[in-house]
Amino acid sequence: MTKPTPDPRHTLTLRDVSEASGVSEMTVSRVLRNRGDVSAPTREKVLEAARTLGYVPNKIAGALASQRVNLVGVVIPSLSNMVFPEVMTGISSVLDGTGLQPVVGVTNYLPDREETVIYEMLSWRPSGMIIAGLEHTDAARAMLNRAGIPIVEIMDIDGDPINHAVGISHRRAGRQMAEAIIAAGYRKIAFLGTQMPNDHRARKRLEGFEEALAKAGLTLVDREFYSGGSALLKGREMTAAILARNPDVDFLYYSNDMIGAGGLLHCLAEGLDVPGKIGLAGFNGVELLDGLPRKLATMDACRLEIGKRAAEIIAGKLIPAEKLELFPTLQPGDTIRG
Amino acid sequence: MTKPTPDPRHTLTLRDVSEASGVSEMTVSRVLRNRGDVSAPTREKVLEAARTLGYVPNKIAGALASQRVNLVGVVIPSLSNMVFPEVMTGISSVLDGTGLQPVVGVTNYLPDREETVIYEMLSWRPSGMIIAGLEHTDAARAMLNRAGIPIVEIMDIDGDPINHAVGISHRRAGRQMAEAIIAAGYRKIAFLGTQMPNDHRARKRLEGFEEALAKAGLTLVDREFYSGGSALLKGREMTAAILARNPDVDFLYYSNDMIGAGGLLHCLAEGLDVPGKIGLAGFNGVELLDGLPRKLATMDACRLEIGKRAAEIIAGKLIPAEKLELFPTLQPGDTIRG
DNA sequence: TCTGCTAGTGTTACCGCTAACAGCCGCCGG
DNA sequence: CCGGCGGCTGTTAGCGGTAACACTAGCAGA
Repeated sequence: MTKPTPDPRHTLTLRDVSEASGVSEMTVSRVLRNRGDVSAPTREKVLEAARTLGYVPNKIAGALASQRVNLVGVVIPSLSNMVFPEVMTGISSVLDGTGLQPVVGVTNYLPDREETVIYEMLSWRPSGMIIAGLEHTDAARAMLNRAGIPIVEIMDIDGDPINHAVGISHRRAGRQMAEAIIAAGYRKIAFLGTQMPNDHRARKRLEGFEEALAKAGLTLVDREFYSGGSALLKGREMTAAILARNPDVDFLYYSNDMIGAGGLLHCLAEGLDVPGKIGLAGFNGVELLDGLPRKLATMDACRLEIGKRAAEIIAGKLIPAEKLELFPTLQPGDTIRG
Repeated sequence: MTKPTPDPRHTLTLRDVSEASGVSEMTVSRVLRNRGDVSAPTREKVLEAARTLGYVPNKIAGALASQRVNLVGVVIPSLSNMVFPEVMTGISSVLDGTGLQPVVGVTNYLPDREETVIYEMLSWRPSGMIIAGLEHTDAARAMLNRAGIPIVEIMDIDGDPINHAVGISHRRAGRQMAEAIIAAGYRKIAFLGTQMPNDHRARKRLEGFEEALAKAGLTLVDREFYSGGSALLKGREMTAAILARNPDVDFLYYSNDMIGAGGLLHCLAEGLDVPGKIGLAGFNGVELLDGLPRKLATMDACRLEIGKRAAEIIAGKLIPAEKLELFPTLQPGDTIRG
């Protein structure tokens, strides 16, 4: 069967089911939606007819008529990140019981693309939108404002939400990590991260980090950025580069766990004394770390719970506060001396 | 701003733009869709009005009227797999130029859930569907058959497609890997994989693998399965378990790269002679492998190209053959002796 | 001058479904 | 015996757009 179905009949509509079962379209509609009173025998007849015909309702028409759409737009920067899939899991787990369905859009960290994705989604008149981050184009903010649906911005709460925000303070997260590092006695600290001007959360973490360093009279002794390629590999390479330039550096702070893991592998391969002579830390708390020879220090980003809470707000299960702050826990692992 | 927009006006429609710009709704529609002849001044007026009002078209109404929907349903088992995001990248890269938009649905490897997801998607009358795998419930197959749209089943071609299939032969992939392993002189071979009865592709690989072993008069000396948890960690644990049970095993074939990477880390930590005394191989060709201390042997699953070809078929850019087979390349890495 | 054509615009009739309301029937209490 | 009510079903009028066609003016060619 190579052709797109040599279908004899036209596409099925309520009318077809109605004729096949001998009742009005309205009654069929009621049966299929489980709404209103329909007698048991009629219900059976209709379901039988729908089943044998293989009728699939047309939600487009349904949505237009009822002015109700069971879709929730979810706008995220990337899928290859391991962090957003987990947010999605949280969202789905809550939405599953509600009849609402998530629809994902990916922006690749591009503001213009985000604007387009939001526009496209809004044009389907979803019941709500969940969007990563608080930074959007003016046009996007305007559209979201006008949409008249609940908007939940997730992951970050350092800024002004359009509607509601659920997330952690990345600035605070960076600060906390810096404080822990300083408390452990490290002094020559370097930063390794992504070259992404639009990854505002990574940026805010670094800002918070440097802020705390400054308060202790320290500054970063070096920094290194990358973009593209295997994060694990880049982590190794960047670490090698930093260590070559600064043999006396005693701590490496990575903007995410993946490059941190690469760095850790490099240090172990070089036989460096971790965490004695050199400490390392990442960010996110990804599951992958559990499998490494040594546990990288990290900070859990509350991804699952962020997804759940956001979905609960959309589903009306949560009293919506403007900002819902979650608090990540620092996991010292084996790469900060205790 | 905590309330879902205390909007003064009702939701905007074409009529609003039409009144604001002094032309008919039809002309506004033409301008906004860039269809038909509209004079430059009129076009300007309309665009200006739409922009200042902040009008977002209602695709639901548009789709109903035009009987055209620019959506392509993509049904995949999981997002946390690293393999499907790459397929998505391929799909998006092709669809981006066409006005078509992918909508993702996730099944978690559950056939019933897949059926539901397909039903939901079809009820939005998409222009095409891309679905991972060839195994579906009868009801799902029936619905897809009736839908009258192009259906592309991806990843796998060992079976009967509904419409079109784009993918690799996992059975052949398993066979090839076995042949390479045997050719390299390994004889005591064990398998480590996921406990997922519905991961048909992993199953087929194993079948092909054992088939080739049998042809050489060999059988698996041991096997180990897992489910859930950090794949990397599970890989370590399972590898430790197998090696404890069978100290003389000389090759470990993993059903995916992630557990393979865990196994590799374990072997290296134990100081085993890889690939001299023991060889390892995974499957997928994930980017992560580039960052490991040693390169795991693997087989690229052509994910990006599968996504592209599938999207091309949907977009009508590719003459649709029933089966489009792609051929993965074996990447021996450093874990099979050469 | 008239016809024919084209560019630009408006009119009409839906698309497939559902909200809202209008029947109809049988049964109850007064 | 009647009004009223609840259970069930049908009818009507859209939802907000677009296809298809109708119309108008302006201009070229006969």
